[in-house]
Amino acid sequence: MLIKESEIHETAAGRMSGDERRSQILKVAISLFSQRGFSGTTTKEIARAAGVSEAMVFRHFATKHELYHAILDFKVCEGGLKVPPWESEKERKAIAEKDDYTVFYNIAINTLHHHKEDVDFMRLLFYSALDEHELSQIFFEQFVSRMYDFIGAYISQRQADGAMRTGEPRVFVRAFLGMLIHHSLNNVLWDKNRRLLDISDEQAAHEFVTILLNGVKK
Amino acid sequence: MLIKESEIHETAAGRMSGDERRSQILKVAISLFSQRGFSGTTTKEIARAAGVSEAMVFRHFATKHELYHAILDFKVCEGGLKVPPWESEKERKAIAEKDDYTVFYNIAINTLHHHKEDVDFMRLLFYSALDEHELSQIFFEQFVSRMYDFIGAYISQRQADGAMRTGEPRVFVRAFLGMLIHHSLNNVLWDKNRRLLDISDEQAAHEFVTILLNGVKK
DNA sequence: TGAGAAAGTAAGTAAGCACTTACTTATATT
DNA sequence: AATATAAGTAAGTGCTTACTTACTTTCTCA
Repeated sequence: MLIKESEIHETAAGRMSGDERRSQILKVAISLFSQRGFSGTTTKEIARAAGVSEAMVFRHFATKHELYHAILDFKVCEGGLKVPPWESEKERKAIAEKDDYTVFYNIAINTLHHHKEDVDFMRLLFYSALDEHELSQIFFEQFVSRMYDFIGAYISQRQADGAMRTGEPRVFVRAFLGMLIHHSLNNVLWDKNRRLLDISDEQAAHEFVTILLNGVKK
Repeated sequence: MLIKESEIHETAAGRMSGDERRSQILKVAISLFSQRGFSGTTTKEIARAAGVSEAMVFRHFATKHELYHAILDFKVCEGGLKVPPWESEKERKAIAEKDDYTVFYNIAINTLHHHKEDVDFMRLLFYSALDEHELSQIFFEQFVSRMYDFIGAYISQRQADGAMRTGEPRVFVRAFLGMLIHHSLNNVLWDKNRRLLDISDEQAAHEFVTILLNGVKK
């Protein structure tokens, strides 16, 4: 009985608390914006998908733009709580041991898994980049830029150790992230049924890391 | 006098022949769709940018969708006339001589130049991929897919020669195109002022080819 | 238990959208 | 110079859009 109560609370189509409804509308909006883009999505569709009237959408978010903007806060907050790929226990250990393969493999598999888990967010990020919305800029500054700093610094260190050849570390970072992001982009946008290339994330991570490390070794 | 006549014919804002106006509207539409996407662009804006009334847009293209679709024919036709990167004289020679560096360098520089020259088309292609429009699919099948076949075949050959290590050639192709396309995408979408990485196309091509070839050599 | 607060809606509004109609100009040809 | 044809427009059409208003239902707790 007690269990059922909470079940009803979560799943019922009926009345929700303000906060619940707000975040439900937000999630529905993320999904729709990621499928059709900002201008391709109507507030009517969002309301319908959330199972409420349009007026409820505008009670929680003053304008359509504000709703879009709220995604930023939601996602930045969500992302902020989770451990960045380079701060996991495993990764720290690999770095300390200068185990290049593991350092890069962890980043690769983490990145590919993340893309696979949150295809909606990836699509949203591309839409917002094309639309030149700040969501994209902020993600870039907060996340991508730091990724360059982190991986770049590690490569610098390994160059100083004489373990990697000389060359601008950021070029190597771009090459590496290029392989990873482009692979995910292919899977999400153009080659959904894997006609061109069908490999597991683990295989892909292994292959890309191998190319990178052989490509930059002394 | 005779010269001025043709000048007027080309540059005057006045009356044009049907064909001239049609292709002018098309070009204006490509530019606008690439900036704002399909649903973010209005037919009124297109007409305004072309310097005609909306009715003229609809005389040449029955619907907004038909106008968008016409871009496909225009671009496929335009692209079909130009020599594919792997059929140039230089490239044939490099292939015949099995000069791996030149083979891949030519592809790289060609790809990067192409992206830089036609940023509008690149943006359009990404918009259409997100919108799941056929423009993207057709480009993928006609161009990307053939790129995989061609580069993949060359890699196979070099593996048989014992000049490259074993491994699925298409994985290597993905890694290589990933570096190139992602680099262009960065320059076009996120890092327009080259804060993160500022290198010439020639440098980028050299670096990526070096990583790839060292990455896959025996 | 009843009053106040919060969740909810039906039915708007004005502006904007893709697209049309009915009409006016310009140009090329005889 | 007369005429046919094609280029052009002003002013719509009905529908959709983001957003509002005025109202009803449900929950909470003194």
